Amino acid sequence: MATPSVRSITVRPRPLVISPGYGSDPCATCGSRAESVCNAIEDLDLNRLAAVAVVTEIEPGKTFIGEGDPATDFYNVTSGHVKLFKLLPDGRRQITGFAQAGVFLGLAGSSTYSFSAEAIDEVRVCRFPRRKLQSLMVDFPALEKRLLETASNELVAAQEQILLLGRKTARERLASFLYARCSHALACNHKAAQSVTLAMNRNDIADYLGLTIETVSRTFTRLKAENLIAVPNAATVVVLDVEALASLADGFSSEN
Amino acid sequence: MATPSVRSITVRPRPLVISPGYGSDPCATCGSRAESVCNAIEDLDLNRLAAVAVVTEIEPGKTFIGEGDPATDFYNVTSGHVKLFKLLPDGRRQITGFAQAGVFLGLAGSSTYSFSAEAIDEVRVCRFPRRKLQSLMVDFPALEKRLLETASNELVAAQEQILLLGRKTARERLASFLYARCSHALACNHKAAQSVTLAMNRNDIADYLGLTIETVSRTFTRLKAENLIAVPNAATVVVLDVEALASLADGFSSEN
DNA sequence: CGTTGTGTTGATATTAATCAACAAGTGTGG
DNA sequence: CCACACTTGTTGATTAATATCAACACAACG
Repeated sequence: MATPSVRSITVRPRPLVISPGYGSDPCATCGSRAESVCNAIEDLDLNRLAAVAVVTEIEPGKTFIGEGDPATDFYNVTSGHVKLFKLLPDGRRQITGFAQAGVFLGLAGSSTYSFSAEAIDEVRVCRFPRRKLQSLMVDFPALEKRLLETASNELVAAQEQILLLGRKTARERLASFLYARCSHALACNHKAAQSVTLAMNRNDIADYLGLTIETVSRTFTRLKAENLIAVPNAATVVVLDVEALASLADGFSSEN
Repeated sequence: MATPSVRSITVRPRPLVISPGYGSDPCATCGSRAESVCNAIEDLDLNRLAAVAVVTEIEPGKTFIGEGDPATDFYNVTSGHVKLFKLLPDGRRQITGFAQAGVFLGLAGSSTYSFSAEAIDEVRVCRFPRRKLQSLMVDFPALEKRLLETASNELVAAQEQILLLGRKTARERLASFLYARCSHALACNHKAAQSVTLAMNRNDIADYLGLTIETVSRTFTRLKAENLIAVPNAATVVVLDVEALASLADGFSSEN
């Protein structure tokens, strides 16, 4: 697995952004923050980080981390969208999460990656050799603090997803998914509150929500019919009733 | 929520065990380790930790962490079994994990707990005020390293559970559950390899695997009929065919 | 202008949930 | 020691939600 076929780019003398920003509270959904430049390392000599970091661009559809491969590097996504997934031998796929700018990948202690990572669109990452992680953290204690913080946040998000997959209906799952993106947009001021652009297709959404593509499609249709959302095109969702979507997402629906 | 009604015990001058042991590699299932005394803090002045830690005993069935409650403390389980769960407003419950000796609880950055924790049997925990966590980590840098390591491990386990809940059949889920306990027992030498004692009842297993109690019961019956396991009593499972159970757990089953 | 990829909708099958009854323990009190 | 209630687990009958199989619509693209 993981024929990276990424193209490495000459290390720029000063990678301006290692992760896109941690100046504010983390976004509940993706862990990313609105401000610029990671404050965990902003007061550090970035040239020293540049010595170990390689900025790499990955083209859409490329798997750059393969489950089971030796975990040689860890990554920080600096732009684009990544899907993280696990496969069963017969091809069943579960997307465990989507990563955007700011997310660290491949930090776990294991000697092999426990998941695969594939670029959805054009992705840029900062790549660090894992064997230098320990000394990096010694040099930059704030980095370790930041990693612990993000790992904790991801754990909370993972448990929320466990609740979703274990106990929510298809309708509640899609509502949760859309509401998360919508509140994300709200919190991060990325765009108008109620209009959400989806970087992933229906198949990815299905594999993220533990459903089939048909059920996702039908559920979209139903939410449209109920006037909770509008879908001007497959990649754009306009949330018409945030309140209703939120209460559905939280499992308040009387009828399913 | 969380009417703790725990009884606090006078702090012993030297809490011999803060967590039960990290001398070896962590158990893939529960993060606990076989040896004794946490090596993250074993070379530290334990009296200084005793100054902030309160050893507390919790009786079976008591909820000592309530989802949504102010996250004032973090905990380290020192003995007994704990179930961690989230609830939906209509009562649907998802158990996100079971915690045993060695597991840290309540570390996430949020100001409120994102889950509830209930003692299954007689549980003993070390309780620390969260506001002292930062200074604790300053004093004991090894603690922070340990927390990052355990958080990473838990994240890997959570993603494995996401795969289970999103894509595995009832049969595969129960096989995964049993195989994890069985390999846990094997790795930790807690007991004879193939005999597993379950601390939790069928209801807890169902809520952990995203199934109903009836489906869990039927699936047990089926695995028995197939001679993969024997169940001398509800709390004891003897794994008769570890190989078959493992390949079923990993999703290799041709028929479901 | 066909081809391909993506998404939608319909018909049917299947898994697991629900509803219901019962069995096996466990503890209580008479 | 034995009824009794109560909890926990098992099994059966049926239902419901979602998956599967299949057809088609539509847009992007050569």
